[in-house]
Amino acid sequence: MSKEESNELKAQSAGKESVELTKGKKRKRAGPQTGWSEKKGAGKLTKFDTAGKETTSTTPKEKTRIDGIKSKSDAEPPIERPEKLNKPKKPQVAPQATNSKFKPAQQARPKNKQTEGPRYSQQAQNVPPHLLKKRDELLPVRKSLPIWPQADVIKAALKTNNILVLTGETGSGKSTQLPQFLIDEPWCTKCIAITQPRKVAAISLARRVADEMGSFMGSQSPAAKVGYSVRFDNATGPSTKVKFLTEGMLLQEMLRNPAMSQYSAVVVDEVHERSVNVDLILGFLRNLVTGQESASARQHPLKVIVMSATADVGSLVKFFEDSQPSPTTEKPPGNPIDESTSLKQAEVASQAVASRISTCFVEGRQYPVKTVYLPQPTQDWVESALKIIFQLHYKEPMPGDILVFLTGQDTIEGLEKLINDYAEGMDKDVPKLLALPLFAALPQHAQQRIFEPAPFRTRKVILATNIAETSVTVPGVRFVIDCGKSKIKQFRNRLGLESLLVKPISKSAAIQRKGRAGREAPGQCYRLYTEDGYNTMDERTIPEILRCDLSQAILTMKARGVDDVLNFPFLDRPPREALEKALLQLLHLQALTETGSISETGLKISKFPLTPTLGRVLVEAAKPERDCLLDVIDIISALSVENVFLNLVTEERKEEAEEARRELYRREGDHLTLLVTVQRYAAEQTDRKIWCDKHFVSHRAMQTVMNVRKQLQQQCMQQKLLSKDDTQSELAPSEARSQAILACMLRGFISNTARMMPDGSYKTLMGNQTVAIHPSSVLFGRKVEAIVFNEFVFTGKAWARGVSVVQLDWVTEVVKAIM
DNA sequence: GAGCACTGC
Repeated sequence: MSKEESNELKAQSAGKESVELTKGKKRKRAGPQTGWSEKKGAGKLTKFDTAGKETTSTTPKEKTRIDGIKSKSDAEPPIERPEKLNKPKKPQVAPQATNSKFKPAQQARPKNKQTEGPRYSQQAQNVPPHLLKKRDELLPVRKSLPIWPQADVIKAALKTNNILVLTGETGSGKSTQLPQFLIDEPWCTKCIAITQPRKVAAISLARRVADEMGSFMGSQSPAAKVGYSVRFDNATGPSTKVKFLTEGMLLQEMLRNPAMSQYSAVVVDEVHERSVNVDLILGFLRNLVTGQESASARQHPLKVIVMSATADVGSLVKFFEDSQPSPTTEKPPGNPIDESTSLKQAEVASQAVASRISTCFVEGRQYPVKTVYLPQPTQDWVESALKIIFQLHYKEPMPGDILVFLTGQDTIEGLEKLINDYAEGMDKDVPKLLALPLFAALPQHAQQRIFEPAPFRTRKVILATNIAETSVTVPGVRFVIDCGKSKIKQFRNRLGLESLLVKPISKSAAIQRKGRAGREAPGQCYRLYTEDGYNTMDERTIPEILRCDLSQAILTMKARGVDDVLNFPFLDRPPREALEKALLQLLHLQALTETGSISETGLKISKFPLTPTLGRVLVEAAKPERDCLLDVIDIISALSVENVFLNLVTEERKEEAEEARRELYRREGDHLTLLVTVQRYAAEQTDRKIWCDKHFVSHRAMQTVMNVRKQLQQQCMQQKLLSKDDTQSELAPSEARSQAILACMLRGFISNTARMMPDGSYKTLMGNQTVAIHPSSVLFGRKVEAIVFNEFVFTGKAWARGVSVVQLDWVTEVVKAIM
């Protein structure tokens, strides 16, 4: 085993997160061998550092070209911006800054400030020595990060401007260092929020920053300065100054506290991944900083830092700039706008003028990766991948694992089998090959295998979906094989149907995949397409907001007081048709009134971590005439996890499972079946794991179900839909109650209903689409009058999943009522 | 008698 390998292993076993998280890097850059990688979380940076030290000869000349802050206006660098344009300043020393650290430092900036230790060192009075020791050990690592020398420039920029767009390639250290740069700034009297697209990233970053600051984490101590907040896990305390949180969490907070008065700064990280949530957050923040929304009585204006790995700074800057007076056309005070507006608006305007935008670029660290294209395009990339795997295996010295990007479980399992077959015929003196599948549906313990060391003289071949593009970092990879395709979910407005299609990836995704080969050493990337093929790819992956059902996003906007959603500041504006479709759906759900404003019901729905349809079902179940809320919570909890029932492979096991689950199945359909399953699981007092094994139910899924259930019950109590006196029934529901439950489902899923045609097929009531009951349903093959279903998916054929029997006259009744 | 990329509240 090489030094690097053993370091990697040490890091893996020492780090608490065995899955290393990275940022998605979608970058517009077709240039020569560059890629991006970033170490995050405890263990990873250490590993990088160790590896770097021990392999300095092989490390490429540190690419530390760093562009400093660039002001939008060359003639007027941000640092020299006249103070008068800013909001009236509070005294330089913040109220709680009784500590000496605040005093002179902000005024006079010594030239070589970055060589000093962190200023918060004086604060560490009640901190145990081991934390301080760790902090001091980590300081040199921090100082070696490309972003470190930029600290003063960044601080100066944010002193003058309220918005900073920071593009940092991976490995620059931006996610960990930026909050530490800002924490002692005079304007930073409250907390700094840093958003992440994934939970694991939020948690591991928080751990890392706590270590670097010599602080406790979250709830460990009331003195903890660093914390995180993700669903089901809130680790923040009264002194938390740096808080990592998932995008969804920040969005929830934005609904509860629209002015964001608990924060001095919001850092939006990984913006290039462009989740729907990020798009909403950016829109809300833009409204907030430009004073279009209620201008709050803040001490200091909210600082917004947008961080991205992409090069398209331009669109981000333009996004924030558009609403602001441009620097060149700035009007002197007393201009017509100011005169005709109220005093408050004038204040807002002056704040807007001050909210100019700084930009900053920090280069990352990455080893070079050689790209090899196919000379001719191919249809059969499984075959091509197989050939290249064995070529590499014979030709390239060990160590060096191979990562193959494929589209899904089926192709992965197919290639896995082929590799194993061919590997059997290899010469005895050739090292062995170990094929390891990696996709999200794989059980956790099977996923863990990619982190385990390969046996002696064995090369790992990891066959992965795009889970390995951003969410999981596979150690030891020197070779990447990229099929150039991925499955993409697309929402079709006209049909209200989503489909999962195999499509070519974008250039930025291809670059991202390639970068996976250059994280630990120089690498190679084999693209199973031609160079022309690459050139015809889209530059960027289409943002999620342009290809998903918008009803939840729009309800969130309405709940935050955005009345005119058609004119919401979208980074990418969805087509009008998609917006209108979503508005109509919300109207059908009675989440909106006829005039388009949010209703009482809509407000309730928006507070639940559910789609509007499921939220509507929940609200319906709380009505006295329905009176089945606890049952419906159980069902919805089960619907919000992937698969409660294990997917069996062999015929034999399938039959075994059918038999074992028979006592759970209900003839009314999948919803009542799920209810019984949750009830039985919850009632199991001895060993739930054994119960799951016995019934071929996923224990992991059921644990999540129980978490969701608890959360929904709590939220229902907060919203007064449920009282403490309501008791959970442990008995399967009566006939009458079953009917009530299905009536509630129907209220939310009225557009997902179908009736049987004379030929035995099903057609939807709204849209007249043919659908078939999915084979995973307990109703598969049954012929009933009418059905209600949760999902309408197209995979070769239109399928209804999550299906229950309903009476046709109920359906027509509800349809009539809302149309 | 079919199949399901990936997040997240």
